[in-house]
Amino acid sequence: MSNLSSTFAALGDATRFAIVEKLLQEGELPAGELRSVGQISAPAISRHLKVLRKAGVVEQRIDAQRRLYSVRPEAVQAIGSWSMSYREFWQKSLDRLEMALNQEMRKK
Amino acid sequence: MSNLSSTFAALGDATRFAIVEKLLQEGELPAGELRSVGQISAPAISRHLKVLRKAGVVEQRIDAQRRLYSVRPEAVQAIGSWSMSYREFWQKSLDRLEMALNQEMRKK
DNA sequence: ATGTTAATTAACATTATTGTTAAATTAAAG
DNA sequence: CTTTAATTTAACAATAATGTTAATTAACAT
Repeated sequence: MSNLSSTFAALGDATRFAIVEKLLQEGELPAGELRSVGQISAPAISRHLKVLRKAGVVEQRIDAQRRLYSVRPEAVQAIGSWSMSYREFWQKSLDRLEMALNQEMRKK
Repeated sequence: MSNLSSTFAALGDATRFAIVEKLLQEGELPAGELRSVGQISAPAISRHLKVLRKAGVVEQRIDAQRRLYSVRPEAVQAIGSWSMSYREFWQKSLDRLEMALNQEMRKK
């Protein structure tokens, strides 16, 4: 599986996406803090973090008995780069769509 | 599940990601043409296309007995927008990383 | 009408994913 | 050295995802 597709797979679960959003907004957090993204057990969160880590979306830092997680900037950038590599396609398409809608407006 | 998370889930399967890449590169294609992304049966492709369509990643156009698929520009843009909304985070992080690496280089 | 082409839906088996509780690990604190 | 705290791993059940072949649908061509 392509590296990017694994990244998408990791973010394609609602709980994991919420974890990543929380980490992006609040920065590095211990595993325990992440339970607040939903009513979910600690082992479940732990495994979601493992999936995210394996996909290279988050990284772990150890501080005593806590495991601090943070988002790997490369992962978020890679997603942006992929989308941007097709920018010409979607920009043109959306521009055309907007023009067509404006035409409709003027008719009424 | 957030709309974006469903998009990621749709792209998180290697076959579906390959389908989307092919459609992005070659433009609108009939379902049959997409079998070439791997050795896979027609029904399997058909169901992957259904998942992609439900997630809003592709759209279908009917031409006689063929079903022509194409990527919805909004979907690719939405992914880019998400990444870009965190650009300050990853740009800064990566700049810091690069500087640290340059420092290391000079030491040697 | 009959056959051909393109694609989808149905039915089923297999494998993966997700969640839970209980047990184990790791490090700090008393 | 025993207890507490934070997290992970193990074991298991339930559900979802994926692929296959067979059957069905839809449109065209003869």
